[in-house]
Amino acid sequence: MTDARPNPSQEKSGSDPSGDETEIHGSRSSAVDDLVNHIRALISEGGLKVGDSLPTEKELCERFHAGRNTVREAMRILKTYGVVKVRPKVGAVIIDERMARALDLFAFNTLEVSRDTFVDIQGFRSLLEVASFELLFDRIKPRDIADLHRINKELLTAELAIDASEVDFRFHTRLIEVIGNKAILDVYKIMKPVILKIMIKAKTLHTFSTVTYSEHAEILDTLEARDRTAYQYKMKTHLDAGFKHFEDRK
Amino acid sequence: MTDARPNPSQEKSGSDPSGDETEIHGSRSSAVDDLVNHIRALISEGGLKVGDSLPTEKELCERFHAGRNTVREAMRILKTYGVVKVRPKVGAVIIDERMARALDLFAFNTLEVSRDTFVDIQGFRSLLEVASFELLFDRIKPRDIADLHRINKELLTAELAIDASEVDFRFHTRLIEVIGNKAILDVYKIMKPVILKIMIKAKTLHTFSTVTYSEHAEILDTLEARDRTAYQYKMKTHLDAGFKHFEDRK
DNA sequence: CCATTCCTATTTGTTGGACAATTGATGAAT
DNA sequence: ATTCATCAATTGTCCAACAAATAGGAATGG
Repeated sequence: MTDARPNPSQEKSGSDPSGDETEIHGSRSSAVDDLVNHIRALISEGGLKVGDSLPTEKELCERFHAGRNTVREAMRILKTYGVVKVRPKVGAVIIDERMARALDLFAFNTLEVSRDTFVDIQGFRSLLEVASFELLFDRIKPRDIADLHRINKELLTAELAIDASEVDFRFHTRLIEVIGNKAILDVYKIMKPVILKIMIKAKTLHTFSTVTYSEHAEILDTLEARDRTAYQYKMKTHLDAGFKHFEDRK
Repeated sequence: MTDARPNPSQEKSGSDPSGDETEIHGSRSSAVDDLVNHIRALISEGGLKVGDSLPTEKELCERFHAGRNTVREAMRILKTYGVVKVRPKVGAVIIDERMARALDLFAFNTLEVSRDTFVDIQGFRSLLEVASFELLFDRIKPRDIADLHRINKELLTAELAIDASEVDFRFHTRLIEVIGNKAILDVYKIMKPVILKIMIKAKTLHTFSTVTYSEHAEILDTLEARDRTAYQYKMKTHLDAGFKHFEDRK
């Protein structure tokens, strides 16, 4: 509104100066980022669920005093996040494919995962799988251990290293599952592509069916025996072993 | 190529009909998606590494016969993926922030958090701040402790509960920073909105400047004294205390 | 009355152009 | 030589136009 535009050019919307949006990243507020926050607020405050539609581009332009390209860039972000799906004429409908999109990120082969990322991820794993031993021993049930044994056996029948790495990851995921914390599990799943790369880089098919298999078995033994100290040692060694190939190469 | 443009208006690039791009998602090829693939190819075939620069928008327009807005939407996707960082005048530089971006995806549903999520997040915090004590004691420096003291003192001068909660969060974030793991720090930052809600719900301004302040101070004492057992106890108690209001209300 | 086909209006997709904002680089003044 | 102002290049935002896709209604035929 207030269409009185002194300069017929384009009055920088300026968006409300009261724009104290949460500023998720460090980056200073841009019109597009503001718009993303506004639309997010629109979704959450409007109680919109998966399947519901968003206003059209034009309506968003008017409501937030933004140009259509700005709206489109904001929608492009939401599309990339897997939060909305846009089709011509029908508009933008809310979806939830964030997890799939998160995994896509690393299938994005353009970039080799940087060494720093490897180090950080492996450190994170160490924290989640070694330092969480208290929670683990509190909650683990015989059924969990049986599952883990079953998964571990699949390592012996895998025919490709990539399949074996999937099994390896499933083993560790199943272990994380025992903790019973969805946030932790989600974060672990997000790291999957990087973890798989670490595994593939460090192991051959033969390694999976021998070293990895027996290390897993030993870890399960420590769990069955309720030996916390041994568990921490075995798990830490197991993770570090898979990682040393990256430490070497300066 | 084939610059013979019959209609001077805007000949839809049409992109080469031989466009067997990889089609990352199911969606049919659009000009923007094609462009993303082209830029990806540019990066991988050009052997571009983190820190290298991409061509300017105008050059990309000319090279791929696309409009600038199309180029911008493609770059917006790459930015959202955390593959490039764009600054005015300097252009697009290749980065690798994919992990942070992948974790960002989950900041989207933190607006409407269920009780289960609260519990999970708090459990996650406990793991990150209590169970990580080994890493913490390995790496903490006097300078870190001094910073933490300084931040903690700000609790005494905060004039609103919301300000105090920001300081409180900053205290804990600074602690996580000591671990020196970017992935962990990113996860912690993502949980910020939820953690702030927990804090606000559990404490008043007065509580911040008394109980919280002194608990923080005691935690710092255990760090200075290198007393791991005491640290774990104090920190666990501190976190649990702030959270028990949520446990009660069924 | 119902089904099919066609048309139209609406909405998204793409392009080009204009101006503002930012910032690195250059040159002038002290 | 240093500092400051200016310049120029680049990104950020907006606008207007047209193309493409399509939902929904109108027209047509049975």
